[in-house]
Amino acid sequence: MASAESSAKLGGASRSVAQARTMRVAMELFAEHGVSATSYQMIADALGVTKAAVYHQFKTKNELIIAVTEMELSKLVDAMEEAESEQDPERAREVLLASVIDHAVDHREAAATLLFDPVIVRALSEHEPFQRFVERLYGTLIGEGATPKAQVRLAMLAIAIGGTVAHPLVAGIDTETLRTQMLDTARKFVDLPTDT
Amino acid sequence: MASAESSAKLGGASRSVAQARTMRVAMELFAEHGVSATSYQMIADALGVTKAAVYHQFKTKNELIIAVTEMELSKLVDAMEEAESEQDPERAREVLLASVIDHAVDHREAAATLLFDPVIVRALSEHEPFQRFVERLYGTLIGEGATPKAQVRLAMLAIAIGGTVAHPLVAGIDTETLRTQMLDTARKFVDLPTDT
DNA sequence: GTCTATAGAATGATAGAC
DNA sequence: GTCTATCATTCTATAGAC
Repeated sequence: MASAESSAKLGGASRSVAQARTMRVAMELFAEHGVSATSYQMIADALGVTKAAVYHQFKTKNELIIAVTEMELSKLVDAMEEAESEQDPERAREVLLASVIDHAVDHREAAATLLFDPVIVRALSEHEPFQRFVERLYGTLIGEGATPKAQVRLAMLAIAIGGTVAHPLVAGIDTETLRTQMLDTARKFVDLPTDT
Repeated sequence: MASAESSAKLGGASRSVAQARTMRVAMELFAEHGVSATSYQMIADALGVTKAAVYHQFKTKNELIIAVTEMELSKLVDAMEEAESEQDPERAREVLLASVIDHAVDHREAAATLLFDPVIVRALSEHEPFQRFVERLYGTLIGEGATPKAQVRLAMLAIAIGGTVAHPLVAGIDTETLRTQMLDTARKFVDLPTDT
């Protein structure tokens, strides 16, 4: 299975059904309240079990946070590898950009949490497999010239994709319109031709 | 004083010196750890006083959060009014955009917290004066045509400005370069001429 | 894998002295 | 404006039974 392989590459262990369900519910609560405002009790309540049952699946909160982050990042692993196999760097950027936007739009709630929650941001910068993955991702999107100008553009792009999908202004906009408009606007950032 | 007037327009009360110091310290901790991960104890420790002293200044945590948010938003009030007094809407967008980016770059830590922290986001959407202000701000930036396309663009712009300044990728980039590059890239969003 | 029960620390918040 | 002291509640985490 692709996602199992992907997980392995981020250092993730294989998960039981109960664990997977816990991770999904935890991610929803993280997105709504923020990571540190989400307690084991809240997760247990949402699952309909007791705190102790959740602790049986993830021994510490940090372990749970790593698992959830890894689950979300692994959704991009396949897209990354597909892009990296392209010969033309510009084509690689194009493929990856479209995938990243697809994922962001399809998981509107999760995207902003992954990018902005202080706890997740810390985990991302301290957990080595995550660091390497994010570097690969940015490397493909930014291409060769890592000038300050390109870096600022990439930062704006990453943030704009992840944050926009959760923004109140677009809450009423349907998925397809959002996807199309974001892709078009985002292409400007990476110097790809646009429709406008 | 301009900032006192501005505060008043957002519904803010006048603050004592001790209160102002508490708000500044609180904002720093909010930015580092997130709002809900920041306790009165942490704020008291950073100030070198006891919890009770902080409670004397702000009776509840919610009151403190509102005060801090109001303090940050009020920094944009003058810029908003200056922009609104412009005859030409395009010129108004131009002036406001430059001010917003200036403020974001000058308060790198605060910007992302204001836009993304779940607790602040909730406060922003539930506290009426904040709602009205944000609507005015977006209204000036978006101009007349509030089409889905324009809305997506505006959301991406708002997010990109607020989030970029705090992004790890630009941590090593000096303020002036960041300001210049962001402004240039951001102008594309609002259909203003760019240098590129 | 789930439960009850509990330990120990930290939380938001208050009362009253100085 | 700051302090000590305290309250009820919640938190992360563990032990042991089913």
